[in-house]
Amino acid sequence: MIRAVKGTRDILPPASAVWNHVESVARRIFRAYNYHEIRTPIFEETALFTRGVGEETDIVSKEMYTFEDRDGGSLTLRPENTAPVIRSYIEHRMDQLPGLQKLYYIGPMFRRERPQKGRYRQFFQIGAEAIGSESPAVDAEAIEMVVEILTASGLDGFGLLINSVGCPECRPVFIAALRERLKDVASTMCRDCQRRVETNPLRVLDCKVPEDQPIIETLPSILDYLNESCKVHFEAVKRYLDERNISYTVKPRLVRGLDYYTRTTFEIVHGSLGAQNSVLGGGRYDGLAESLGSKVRAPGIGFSIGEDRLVMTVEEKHAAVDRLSLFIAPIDESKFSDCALMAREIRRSGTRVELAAPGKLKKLLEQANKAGAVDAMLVFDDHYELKNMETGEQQTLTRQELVDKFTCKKL
RNA sequence: GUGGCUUUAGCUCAGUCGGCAGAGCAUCGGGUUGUGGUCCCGAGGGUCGUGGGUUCGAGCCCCACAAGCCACCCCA
Repeated sequence: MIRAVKGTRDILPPASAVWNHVESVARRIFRAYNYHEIRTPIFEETALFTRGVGEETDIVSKEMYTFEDRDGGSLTLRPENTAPVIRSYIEHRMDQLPGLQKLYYIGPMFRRERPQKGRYRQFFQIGAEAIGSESPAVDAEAIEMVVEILTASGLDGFGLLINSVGCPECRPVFIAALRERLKDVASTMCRDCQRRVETNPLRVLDCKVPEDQPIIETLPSILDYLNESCKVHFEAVKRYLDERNISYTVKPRLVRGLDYYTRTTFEIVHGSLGAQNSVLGGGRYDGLAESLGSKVRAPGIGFSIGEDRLVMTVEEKHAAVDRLSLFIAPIDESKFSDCALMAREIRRSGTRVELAAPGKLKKLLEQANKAGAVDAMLVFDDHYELKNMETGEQQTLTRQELVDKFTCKKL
């Protein structure tokens, strides 16, 4: 038996309807905020990610699906989509287009991690990037938009966390100060933290080991090390959010796993998700284009929603709303072609219709019942009857009456 | 990459002391003329995760592996 490979899964009905719901809500809101869809390839040159996401990150160093192409080149299934979007922006000289480029995408990403709740090797992201401005106003709008998307999808009880991670000018100063301080206390911390001091000192701030928390409290905060322009920028983002009545928590210890982030970073968490409680992550990446070798700057801010996790939390609320409206039951074989014509006419108006093969009345009603039909049209050799499957009520109608009844429904 | 738990019909799960593979639900068929859901009868569906080992005999005991779930790690 061949099965879906580890960490991948089939999305079957009725769950697929929830996915469609979430995606159509997102598209509607993207449109309202004047974002346009971009579709980039599923695989890219490996160098795009090693240079964009960062050689030392977990994603690049141990989670990528990288393979050799037949001509010897190295290709990688995209583990995230910000670097590809920026690649596309540069390649197509979108900096020459007027104004901000506001782009969104929906699609699968690939990371070879050990699967668990809310974590898959092929997972889906709904994301957006606003490229071409450093203005904190763009940050605020992006954050507002994502809150709108999550709320409209049916998510409630989530928390918005924000932070600023500074820029290439002030962050190294902070990291140096952090390292300095950690030299003294690291020996008293957990094994992972001792390792992080070398590999990625910022991650120490994110450690969840209870015994380490008192020490972490005493470590320096990035917010005290922001230079003047980063500080002004962060203050503006917070003020704009306040003015829009968007509540958030400043979490100075919020760090991100991708190297390209600068200044604003944010995350949305939800309690029902288990250990993988983050439903969205995002931030600003003013230097990403240059690190990909671009001569033109492309400062931007973006986010991506973990669609699998979002669907998981809203799944119960959206059960089977789109029922089968009409089940057409040809009881007399000679009326089948007439049934087919009626079915097509009604279907053209957008009504959900099932046309059964000719059969015995009892069998057909059983099928209609199992299909969850609202109404069943019984087609006899000389007349038509419409049966309400809930109440059992039945009335004789003409052909025209039936067609009218079901075609005006969804015009 | 590390750890814990789990794996028997499509689904949920029983299976005693090692002795013929089971139930409920679901599916399909029947209960005679044109009426579904409830009810009654019947049928199909299994390499007991895979591969070894112990034994006269293994779903059950032992070993290895795989997959699933959860947690670490990390992230969305």
